[in-house]
Amino acid sequence: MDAALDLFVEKGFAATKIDDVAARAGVSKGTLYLYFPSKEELLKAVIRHNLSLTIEQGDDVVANFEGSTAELMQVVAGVWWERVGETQASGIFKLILTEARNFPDLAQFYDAEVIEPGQRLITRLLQRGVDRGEFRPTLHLLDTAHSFIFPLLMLCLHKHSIGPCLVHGLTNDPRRFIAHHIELLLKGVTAEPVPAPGTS
Amino acid sequence: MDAALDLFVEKGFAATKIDDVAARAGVSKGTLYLYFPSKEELLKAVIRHNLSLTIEQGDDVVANFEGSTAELMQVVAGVWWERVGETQASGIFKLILTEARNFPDLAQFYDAEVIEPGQRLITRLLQRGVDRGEFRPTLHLLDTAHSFIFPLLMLCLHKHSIGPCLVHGLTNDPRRFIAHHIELLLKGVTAEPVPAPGTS
Amino acid sequence: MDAALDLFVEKGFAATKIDDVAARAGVSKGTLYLYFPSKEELLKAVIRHNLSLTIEQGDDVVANFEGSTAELMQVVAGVWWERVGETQASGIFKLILTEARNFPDLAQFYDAEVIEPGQRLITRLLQRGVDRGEFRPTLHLLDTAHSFIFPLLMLCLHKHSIGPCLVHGLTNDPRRFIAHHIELLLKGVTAEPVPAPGTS
Amino acid sequence: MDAALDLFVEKGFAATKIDDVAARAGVSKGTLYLYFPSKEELLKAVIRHNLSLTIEQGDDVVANFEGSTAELMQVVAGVWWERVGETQASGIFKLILTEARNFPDLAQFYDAEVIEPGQRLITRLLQRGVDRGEFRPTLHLLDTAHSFIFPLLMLCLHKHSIGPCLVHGLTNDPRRFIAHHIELLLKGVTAEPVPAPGTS
DNA sequence: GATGAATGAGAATTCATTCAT
DNA sequence: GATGAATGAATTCTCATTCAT
Repeated sequence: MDAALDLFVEKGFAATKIDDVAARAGVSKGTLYLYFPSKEELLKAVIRHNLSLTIEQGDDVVANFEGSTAELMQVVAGVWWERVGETQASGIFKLILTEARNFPDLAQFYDAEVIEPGQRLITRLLQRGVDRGEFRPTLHLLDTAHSFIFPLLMLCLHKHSIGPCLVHGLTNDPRRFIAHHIELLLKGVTAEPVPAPGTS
Repeated sequence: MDAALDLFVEKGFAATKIDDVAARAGVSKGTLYLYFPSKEELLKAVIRHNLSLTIEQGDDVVANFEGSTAELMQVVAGVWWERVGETQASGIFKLILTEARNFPDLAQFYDAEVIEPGQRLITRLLQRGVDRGEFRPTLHLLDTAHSFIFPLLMLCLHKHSIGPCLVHGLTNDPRRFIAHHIELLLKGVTAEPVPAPGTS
Repeated sequence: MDAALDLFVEKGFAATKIDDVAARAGVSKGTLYLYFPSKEELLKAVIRHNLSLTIEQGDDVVANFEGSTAELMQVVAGVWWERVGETQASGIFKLILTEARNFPDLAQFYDAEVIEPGQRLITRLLQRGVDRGEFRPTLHLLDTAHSFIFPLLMLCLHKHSIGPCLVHGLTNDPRRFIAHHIELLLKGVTAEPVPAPGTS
Repeated sequence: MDAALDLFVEKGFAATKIDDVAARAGVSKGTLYLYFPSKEELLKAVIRHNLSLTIEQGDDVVANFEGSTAELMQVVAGVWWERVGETQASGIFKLILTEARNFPDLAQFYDAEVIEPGQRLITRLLQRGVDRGEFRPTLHLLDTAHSFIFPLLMLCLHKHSIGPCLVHGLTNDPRRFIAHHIELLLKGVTAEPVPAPGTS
C-alpha cells in the first residue's frame, strides 16, 4: 500500500501501472491481486488506510492545552505538519483531489472522515479563542478555519506536484511559512494602529 | 480545446479518452489529429492556451490604482475570481497540479509564466502597502503573498474535485469567503488592542 | 462470425482465444472489438446469427407436400441434413450443448427459437400421418418426435466432436443412416407379422 | 474426482478452475496437485475412472437372458438408464463430446473402450433377434444399433446442458420415453397392416 | 479538410502451477 | 501428507494513432 500510495500520488491513478506498484512493493503482480481484487479496490484501500491514520491525529493535542489559543494554533499546525505534511501521507490530499470526480464515493468518504472532523477541530479552536476574549467575536468561524487550513494543504499539494519539478521550490522552509502564516492571520498585515503600546 | 480542458480537468489526462474529447467537441477523432499531433501535444496546447489567458489579467488593474492597498487587494482578488475562478479556466490549476510530475516541462512553463509573475504581482502590491505605511515592514513578503494566494487556488481546486461530489459544498459563497479571507489577513484575528477606538 | 463459430465449436468458448478468431477472420483483435463489445457478446451474436438461419428452414417444405407422410418425413430429414447437417451450421448444436449451462439465456433462446418450433414441426407431421390413417393413433407424439430427431442431432454432435478424431467414423454414410433410421421408425424392427395375427 | 467430474461436465474443462474443484472437494489446491500432476491429467483420470465404471455394465445382463429379444432390449436400456443415465456418470458423455477435439487421445480411448464395445453389444443383441426370427433379416445392424442408442445418449446430454436451464424439460419422464422409443423401433410407426398381407 | 474503420502495443486480470512451511 | 501464499505466463480488453476514402 505504501508503494501504491507513492505511485498513485506521483503519476495519478490511471497512469499508474499495476506492474509498477508490484515491482516497487517487491512482489509479483499476482500477489497484488491476492490482496486487492482490482486496481480500484487497491486505490480505495490505500485511501482508507491513510485517512484513518490522518484522522487519529488532532483532538488529543487540543484537549488539555493550557496556553493561549494563538500558541495552540501554532502547536496544532506544527504537529500536523510534522505528522502529515512531512510524511508520505501528505500525498493523500493530491490523490483525493485528483480522483474525487472519478470515484465520487471517495469524495464522500473523505468529506465525512477528514473535512468535517478537520473543520470541526479548527472551528472549536477558534471558538475557544473567542470565548477567552483572545479573538474578535465578529469572525466568520468557517471562513476563518479555511483561511488557516488551505495554505497548509497547498503546501502538501505543491510538494507532490510542481515542487519536485522546480529547482528552487516556492518555499524553501515550510515550517517557517506555516509559523508565519498563522502569525499573520493572528496579527493581521496592517501596520500597528499608531501609538497603541502593542498587541501580540 | 475547451472540450479537452473540461475532460482533462474532470478525469485527468490519462483517464481521458481522445474519443471522448472528439465527441464532446463534435468532431471526429481523425479531425483532432489534424490539429494536434498527439494527445500530449493537445494537453500542452490546452495548457498554453489557458495560461496565456490567465496571465494577461492583473498588471493593468494594479498600475493606476489610487486607493488604499487594502482596497486594491480586495479589487485584485475580486477581478481574478471573476475572470479566472468563475470561468472554465479555473480548472487549469487542477490540471497543472495533477500532471506536473508526469510532464515536468509543463511545470517549468507554469512556474515561469504563472507562478513567478503572480508572485511578483502580489509581492509588489505588498511592497506598495509597506511603502505607504499601510503594512508592517516586518512582513516576509513571499510568505505573505502565499498566505494571500493559496486559499484562492484551493477554491479553484476544490471546485473541480471534491466540490461537485458533495451536496453541501464547503463554502456556499466563494466571493464572501475571498473578501473575508483578505480582510482577515489585513486585520488579523486577534481582538482589538484594548480600549483603542478602531483599527480597520 | 464464421471464424468464431468454427473455433467455438471446435475448441469450446472458454478455450477459444480472441486472437485466434481474429487471425482466422483475417482482421486484428481490435477490429473484432469494434463490432462485438466482448467475447461473450460475440458468442451470442454467433448463436443468434446461426439460429436465425436454421429456423427459416422447415415449414415451407411441409406446407404443400402431397405424398405420403412417410415420404414427407424422408424429405424433411433429407433437406435438413443437406441444409444444416452438412454445413458449418451443424456445429451450433454442439456449441449450444456445451455452453448452455454457462449462459442460461442462450438455452432459453434456443428452446424458444429452435426446440419448440422444431418439436411443433415434427409433431404436426406425425399428426398428419395419424389423421390420414398412415400412423398408429396410439403414438405418443412428443416421444416419437424425439425418437426421430435425436439421432439426427447426434450425427451433428458426433461430426464436431469425436468424428474428426477417429480414422473410421461411426457412420461412413450419414445420408444412408438417416434414410435407414426413418424407415426403421416407420416400419419397426420386428419381422413381418406374416400370417401371424399380431406381435406387439 | 467426483467434484472434478461435476464441474467439468457443468462448465467444461477450460472454464473450470482448479480452485473450484479443490473447494468443492473440500481440500486445498495443493492437495489436488499431490494426486494429479496437472489439470489435464485430472481430466484424464476423471474420464478413465468413469468409463471403466460405465463399461462394466452390460454384457453380463445379456449373456443368460432367456426371454424375447424385444424384452431383452427393454431390460438392457432400463438397466443402463438406471446405472448410468440416472447417475452422475451420465455427464461423462457431455464431457467427452465437449473435449474430444481438444484431447484427441481421449476420443481414441473412448472409442476403444465405450463406442466399440457398446456397438458390439447392441449389434449382438440385434443379431440374436434376427437369428431367432424375431427381427427382420434386412436390418442394417450398425445403423439400427445407432437408432437405438443415440436417443438415450441425447437424454444424457440434454440432462447436463439445456435441461437444467428450462423450466419444463423436454421430457418429464425419461424412463417412459426410453420404453416408448424402444417399442417404437420394434413395432414401427406405421399403422397395423390390418389384415393386408404386407406393407414394406 | 474531414472522417471513421482498422490497427496493435500495452494494461488489467486470471489461473495453473510451484514450493516453503 | 497437507496447505495456501506466491508466481508469471497467458488472455481479455482498451485506446492512441494511422490512413484510405
